[in-house]
Amino acid sequence: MKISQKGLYALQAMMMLARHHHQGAIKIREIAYEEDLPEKFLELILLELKNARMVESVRGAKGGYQLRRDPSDIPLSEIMRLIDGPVAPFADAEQLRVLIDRDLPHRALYQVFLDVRDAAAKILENTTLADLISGNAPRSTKIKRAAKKKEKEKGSVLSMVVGGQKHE
Amino acid sequence: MKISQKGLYALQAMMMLARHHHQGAIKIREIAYEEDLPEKFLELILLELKNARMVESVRGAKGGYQLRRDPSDIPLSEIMRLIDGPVAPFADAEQLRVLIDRDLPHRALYQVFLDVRDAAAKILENTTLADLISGNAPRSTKIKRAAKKKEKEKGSVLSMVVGGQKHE
DNA sequence: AATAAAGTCTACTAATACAATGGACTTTGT
DNA sequence: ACAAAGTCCATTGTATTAGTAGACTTTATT
Repeated sequence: MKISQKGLYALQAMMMLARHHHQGAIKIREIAYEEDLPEKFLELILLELKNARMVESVRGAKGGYQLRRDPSDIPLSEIMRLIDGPVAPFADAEQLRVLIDRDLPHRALYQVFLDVRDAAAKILENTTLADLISGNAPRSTKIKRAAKKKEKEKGSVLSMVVGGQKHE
Repeated sequence: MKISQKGLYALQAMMMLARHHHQGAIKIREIAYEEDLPEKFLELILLELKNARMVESVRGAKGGYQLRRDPSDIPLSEIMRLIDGPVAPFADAEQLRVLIDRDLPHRALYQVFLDVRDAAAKILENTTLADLISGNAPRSTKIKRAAKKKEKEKGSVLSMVVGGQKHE
């Protein structure tokens, strides 16, 4: 029940490229070093991102990768969908087909999965690379900033409890 | 990026038991037949559910399984957490630890994952087996569970806001 | 033109998780 | 006693994931 390692790497790589947007082509090696990713594996990921036209490559010496679009035009959902398939946190349509042709309870369960998917998709579609690098929380998470100023670096981020914000 | 088959089976089995609540022990074979699940695999799942005290077994002839609690006290999150681990749709704490000790953008990405997790958890915590078998769509899930409890349970923040969510 | 740096592409492997199965054992109703 | 049913543990097959290897192509620089 987690994102693939590959998907996380892709996000990190894209975030790094966003930071260096308009600074020319960035070498795979530099990305790998700065984000601490396995270089050869990253290579495959960048190829996929290139085929999906999210980045472009410059070959030969002085080559490397760069974004094809502005970071503010690249939602996280797009990256994740590319690498890990449909943003269906708990189930994809295929797996759930056993539910939809049955009785009301099964349909209700199916609907729950759809709701979860929609809730997740909404967040990921509304958060772009630009949101991340600007350090601004995505729009839907404003409320937490109040809590952040109180929080010292020692406060366990892992146990951070999120208030009742609405993602719309 | 999907729920495990096992987790889905567990939900189906629990839903079936919820339907036959207070009808005595239900045989594994009957559950498997009615929900169309592999019988031996289901057996393992029920064992886990039993060890977690969500169901109880009756051994010997006339044996079987039954719920230990009312369906309205069993949120889907509890079943899913048991089978598939933390309800962290896209990443667990372990996997994301590489993000939290870095700069602001990495932390922002981390926060997005937390937001997604919380959004998913909110839905799953507030939907019970009783909701499913009553045919209520998740959209109409009321706060009945929070009201029913003694109200000072932890995680109350997560379980409070569910109504009024618009899913696209 | 030679060289070196860089991306491209295909194939392979190792590790892991998932789904399922088998079989011996225990408990209980009749 | 016997059969039906749950219990428990070991194992297996398969798919996916993560990562590696190496030959090839393209380009800048000299």
